[in-house]
Amino acid sequence: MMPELPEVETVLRGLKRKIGGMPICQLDSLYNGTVVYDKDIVQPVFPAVVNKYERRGKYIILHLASKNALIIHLRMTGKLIYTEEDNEEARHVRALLSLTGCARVLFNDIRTFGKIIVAPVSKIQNHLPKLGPEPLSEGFDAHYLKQAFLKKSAPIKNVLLDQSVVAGLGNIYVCEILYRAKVKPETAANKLTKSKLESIVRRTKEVLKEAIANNGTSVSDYRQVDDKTGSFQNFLRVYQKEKCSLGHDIKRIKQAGRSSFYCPVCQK
DNA sequence: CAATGATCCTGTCCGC
DNA sequence: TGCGGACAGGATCATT
Repeated sequence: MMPELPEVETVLRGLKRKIGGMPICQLDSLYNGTVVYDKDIVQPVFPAVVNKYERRGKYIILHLASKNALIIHLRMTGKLIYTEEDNEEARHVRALLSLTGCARVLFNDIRTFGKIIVAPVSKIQNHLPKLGPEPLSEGFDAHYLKQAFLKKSAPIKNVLLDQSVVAGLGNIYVCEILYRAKVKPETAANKLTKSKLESIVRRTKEVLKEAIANNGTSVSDYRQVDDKTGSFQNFLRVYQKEKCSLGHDIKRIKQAGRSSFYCPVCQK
């Protein structure tokens, strides 16, 4: 399924390992709209080495030595695949980053929602939406959630998917977090007790760390930079499951247009 | 400001 | 076998 924080983090680490300090020589757009240029880009953009590899929420930000940055969002089906072969499957390649020799990074994206924005480093913020804290940072704690949820009467499931509340969570991990925290996804965010908030914080960090350690979750499209799947799908407890670990039937409901999986017995 | 719904897009799967 | 429709869903924009 779609890349969320652990998948984006895995891709970022893969890019860092494969590209490292190798110059990026060219960026080609093969699909109208995939590559977007800020009007103030610093010329020349390429060739340029990457001098900082950064992730913010689900965004990958490559800071180039040319004082520009590549802001990449994979959305649902985007993949960044490193290759040195000439005959890679090219059907859904929407953009191409050329490195040295035959080395390239293919931006493969079936549903074409992904984007690569080229903008001056000084204007990165103009191209990012309002993003909440990083869930793995110290600032993401029960105290933060308490105040962030004050006026949020929407279901906790929907609120945790809101990137301006916390950056990087998507449908799969929110389902898993709420299951581990034993919180029913329909509960109004501002009705949660302090102890439930603490549990959500602890489980969020736990699930994300485990998923990163397993190179992310490959339910369908997601792949690492070397085109291999992640392995956290083997550890999912409720997402697309029939039974929870205690043998209860998992219930599937629609919230904000997305499927929520939860255990009506374990999650209150 | 909060919340909801439509939109974008294509591959896959299901029912008839 | 084939076709239409539902579904997958992150982020953005419009609407209430």
